[in-house]
Amino acid sequence: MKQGLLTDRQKEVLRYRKQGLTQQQIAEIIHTSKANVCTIEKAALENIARARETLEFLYTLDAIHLCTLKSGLDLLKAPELIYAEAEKQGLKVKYDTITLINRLRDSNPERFSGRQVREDVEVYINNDGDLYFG
Amino acid sequence: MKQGLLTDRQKEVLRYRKQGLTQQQIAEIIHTSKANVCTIEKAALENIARARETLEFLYTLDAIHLCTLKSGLDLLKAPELIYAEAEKQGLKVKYDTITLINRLRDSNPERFSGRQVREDVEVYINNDGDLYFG
DNA sequence: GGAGGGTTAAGGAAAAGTGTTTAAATTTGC
DNA sequence: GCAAATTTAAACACTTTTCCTTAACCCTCC
Repeated sequence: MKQGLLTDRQKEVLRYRKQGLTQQQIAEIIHTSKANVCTIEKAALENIARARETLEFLYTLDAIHLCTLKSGLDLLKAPELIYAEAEKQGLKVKYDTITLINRLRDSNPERFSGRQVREDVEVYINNDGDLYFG
Repeated sequence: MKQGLLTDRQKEVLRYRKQGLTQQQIAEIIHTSKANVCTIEKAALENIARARETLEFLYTLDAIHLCTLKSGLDLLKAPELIYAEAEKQGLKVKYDTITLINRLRDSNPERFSGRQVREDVEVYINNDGDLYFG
């Protein structure tokens, strides 16, 4: 069974990067082009993001689907919608309005632009009132 | 870019599993063999484990290289070697001898056979005295 | 306008991962 | 011990990822 998601090459680049080396310097050390170092680093960061998303998904297994934030919705309208749906389910959302909006935006920044939802966002809630977005 | 590590098939199986269905029942629902459901579920769990390992690795970025356990080394000799190196760095290892050996073996079982190191193992330590192996 | 740092695109070869089947274990619950 | 549930292995087609090269493009700071 394979190890983590990151290849040796990707780990190597991340380590050098952490040490503050430039892509050019790393390219010289590992004998390749700086363009290659860039793509390897990019792939590494994508893999890390994927690992995070994967574990996020596990929470949705315990959670039930609460509602969908439809594309075009005003982000500021989301909390009351979510609170109302949670109420119906007899659940109390763990977050206040501000925190909720921040969590929402942080969950997947590219799905929002300004105050608008760009793509449908599924909202899940578990028994602890934790919210997850997918 | 792709989402998490889990394929739609894998998520599907995990969801049904969470609901308490057997592999046979799932096989019927998704029109395939139970053996296949097993394989898919196993792959899903492996992917989750890989996601965890991947994030674990990020800790090693804060860590420095402590030493290398050379192929052929007696596993029981590893702790004193590691303690000595940590001493040189002015760091205190967080684990006692037994725990250390267990962590070492658990980190990547296939790299050890019995008491012997089969492949070189790199040892990293962070400021908290946590050890990581790569 | 350069220089230095970073990114992107196109293309290719090798490696790894996925879903499947079939058939043979192995484990678990009465 | 039986039957159901689960796991494993081998093999195959298919898709995706990885690493690499080359060549270009975008910033920012002199």
